[in-house]
Amino acid sequence: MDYHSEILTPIFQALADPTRRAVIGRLGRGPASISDLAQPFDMALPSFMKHIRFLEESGLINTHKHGRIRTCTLERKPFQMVEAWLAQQRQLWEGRTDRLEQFVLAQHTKETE
Amino acid sequence: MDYHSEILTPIFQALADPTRRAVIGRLGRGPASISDLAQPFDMALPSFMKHIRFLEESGLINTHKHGRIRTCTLERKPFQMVEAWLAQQRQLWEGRTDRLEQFVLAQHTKETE
DNA sequence: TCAATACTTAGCGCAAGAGCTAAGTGATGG
DNA sequence: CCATCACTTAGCTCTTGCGCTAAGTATTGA
Repeated sequence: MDYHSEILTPIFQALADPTRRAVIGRLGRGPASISDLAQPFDMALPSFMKHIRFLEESGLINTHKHGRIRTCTLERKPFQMVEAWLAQQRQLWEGRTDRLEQFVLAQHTKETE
Repeated sequence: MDYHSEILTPIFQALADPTRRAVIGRLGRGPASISDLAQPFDMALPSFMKHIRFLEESGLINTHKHGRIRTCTLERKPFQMVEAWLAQQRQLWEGRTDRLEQFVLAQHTKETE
């Protein structure tokens, strides 16, 4: 379970920026080139490129270059890892409420004895 | 949809640290005091406190003080927001694969005509 | 072949993040 | 009522993140 932990850090870090989340949103509709992706943002290209590299290094996207154009694609596995972690947390919480319910039930039983 | 965007930044930022994720994991089992939470970590208390404050400011936890003890509790809404965002991304992706499938189907139909 | 295109590299500046120590505050317990 | 406990504040490092400009490289279209 915990071996996920390390890899989640760069993923959450990558998701913690609005520009990068917007890029992810765009890539959800299909692959795109750097300049296509950069176009909506009021930002110098090298600054934008840093976001792309961050996304790539965290594993959230893949890129490959054909000629002078670099195309970016979404990678789904990291999202599944985040979802798995969230599910695990939810399970913890729900496990607890189950125990709470049992506790409340037990109290109720005692009181009505 | 996009009004979530702003609030997601501090949430993902808060999740982007192993100490804070571990604290969240612990709080999944129920509320705890600062020193209980801090105990497993090899870190000075003030350093640990910064993580707690970060978690609180991002809305992931609530805290309240009774006497000299501050108790921390998990807050579920931020997790639901993250899950909603992930669901939205998945939907985008799946919408695309649907369109891809339709495209492939259309091609196939053409070819077999 | 040569200018334009699409990045890419190098390097700077400022703000935040993540850790520390030292010293302070305000409950509790004996 | 005084020591101890449980934080809390202040202030310091060092690193990383996020933006910029200027200049460089490698394709491509005319």
